[in-house]
Amino acid sequence: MSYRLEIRHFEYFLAVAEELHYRKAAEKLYISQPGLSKQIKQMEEILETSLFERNKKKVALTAAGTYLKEEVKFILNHLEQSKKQVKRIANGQLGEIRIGFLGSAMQEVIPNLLLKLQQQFPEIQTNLEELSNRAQINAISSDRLDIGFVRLARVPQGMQLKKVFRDTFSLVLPKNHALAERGFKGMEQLSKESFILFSQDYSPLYFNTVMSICEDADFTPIISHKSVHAQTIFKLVENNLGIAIVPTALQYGFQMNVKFIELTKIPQRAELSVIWKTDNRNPVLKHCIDLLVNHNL
Amino acid sequence: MSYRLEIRHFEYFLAVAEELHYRKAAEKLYISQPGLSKQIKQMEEILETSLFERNKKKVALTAAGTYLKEEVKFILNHLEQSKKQVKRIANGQLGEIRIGFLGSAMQEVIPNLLLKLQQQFPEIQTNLEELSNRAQINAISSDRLDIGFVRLARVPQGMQLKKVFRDTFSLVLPKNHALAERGFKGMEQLSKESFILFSQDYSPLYFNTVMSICEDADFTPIISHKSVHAQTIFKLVENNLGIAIVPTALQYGFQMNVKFIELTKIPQRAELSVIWKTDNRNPVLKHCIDLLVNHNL
DNA sequence: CATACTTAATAACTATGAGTTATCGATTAG
DNA sequence: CTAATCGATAACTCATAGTTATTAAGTATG
Repeated sequence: MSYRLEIRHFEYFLAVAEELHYRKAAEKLYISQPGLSKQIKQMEEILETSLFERNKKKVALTAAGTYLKEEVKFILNHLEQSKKQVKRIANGQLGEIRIGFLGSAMQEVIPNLLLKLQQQFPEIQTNLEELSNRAQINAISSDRLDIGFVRLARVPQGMQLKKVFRDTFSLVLPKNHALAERGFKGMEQLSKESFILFSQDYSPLYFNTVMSICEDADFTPIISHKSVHAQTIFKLVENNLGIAIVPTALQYGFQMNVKFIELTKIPQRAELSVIWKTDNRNPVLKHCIDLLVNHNL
Repeated sequence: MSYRLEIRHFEYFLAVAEELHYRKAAEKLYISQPGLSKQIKQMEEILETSLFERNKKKVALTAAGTYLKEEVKFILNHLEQSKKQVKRIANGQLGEIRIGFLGSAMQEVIPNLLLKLQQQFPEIQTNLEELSNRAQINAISSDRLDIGFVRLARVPQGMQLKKVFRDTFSLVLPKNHALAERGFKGMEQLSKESFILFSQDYSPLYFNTVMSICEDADFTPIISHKSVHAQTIFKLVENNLGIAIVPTALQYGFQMNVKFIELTKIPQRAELSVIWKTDNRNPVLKHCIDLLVNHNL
């Protein structure tokens, strides 16, 4: 007494319900007929309900049995689907990844990643959020993001960092600027300009790199404005409120009326890195890293 | 190896997924911690997927485990519902009953039955079909109906019959008939009338009863018309094409312009019976019979 | 930093019950 | 009638769920 209903019972029940013949059902299940009889009987006792009429050489479903047959088919099928899904999730073929990024990553790296992800794993969903370097670090270490695209030299313990994109810097000038057409020779010419830069808070590495660029040209830049949005920076430049130095990739993807001059001769590069928590086991994460690292996006 | 997934696994998994603590989960399940550990491990082997991360004193769900937790909750709940439904069907609280009836049963007995059924078992559905006595017998013996309302004296082997309603007969006269107002004294006055009756095929018992009523009055009726529809009979009477003798209950429920005279003095009665197949196990049937027999509809 | 107290996993064992073979009684077909 | 076939029952056995005892590893506590 007080047995528990098990999936075994359902499979046995379904076989009998389909064959309406104990011996045949038992054969199909590769068990003996008495064993099957016993299990069905036990099942009826557990449910306190007779599921088959077996009078006079005939096996037939009761009303309750007829209902249960459909339910069992549904449950067993659902179960099978769930098992498959579990494996697919474990393989990272199905799932979700939460991505943080700096606005400047949206020009090149992110669209490429999303495209490849979509092609190779159409059932992976992405959750994208534009955040500062610091906010990404925080979100990742507290498991609110799986992966981040940052401009940082290093990350805290327990996190990994891989460079994924190396870009030149470009000078951003108003269209009517004296140096805008062929006049530009070198950074030295800019010592008296006022600069519009991304905030130091938003991206210290960027800020420090720009400072080092100016330092190499032997001046300390006058900083008139700071912003966290490329769009804002371009607008300010457009309105003659200063000039900017930004990663070259930013010249695509914005509506603006400014002049870009790529600074190929200076050694500094804008490096975008992907970061993630070392112990993050989201199987989708692995695919993303693989795509980013191996496929040279 | 090659174990099978069982409901036990799901229940154990859910306990651990909720507690995130093996010992506590084991306590909740009233089993030992090592037993639980073993079963979860087995489950992971069956699914070929790790469901928990258990590094360093911490138990946490993997992505696959997180998904599975929701699925398991759904499945276990669905299972519980199904079990309850099965019992309710077996108890006849939920289900369907297919009812056949003579048109004349629709005046009294059927509406009463449906009303009580609806009140006591709101989840029982009924399937109603107006059929002749013979058609009901056939439908019931071939399991196309569960129950029938007939006017018959006996039924074939393997079927049961219970009288459920006893009605007087009434004379049906055209409004302008000589006997329509107070003129009627007894059946003897009708020996020269022509009669409109229900077909012998449709209801032999009715037919024979009417014949015996006339016989008691020492005449053999002249039959001008036969029909299977009360409506038709009334229309023919209304148009002076004859007179009729029908169960009194039929005077309600039809639009007609005829005179009913209840024949209380003759001994014959129109008896409506309910019939069903003895071995019909539809649990709803039992309720219907109970309602009809015990509650004196 | 040792000590006491967690935790989950492992090992060895037990005993429950799923599934076995053999058989029965009932029904049907020939 | 006999032979064949059905599901149920009885008695058995053996796989395995769950046990106790223990270990290893981690975490507080003083």
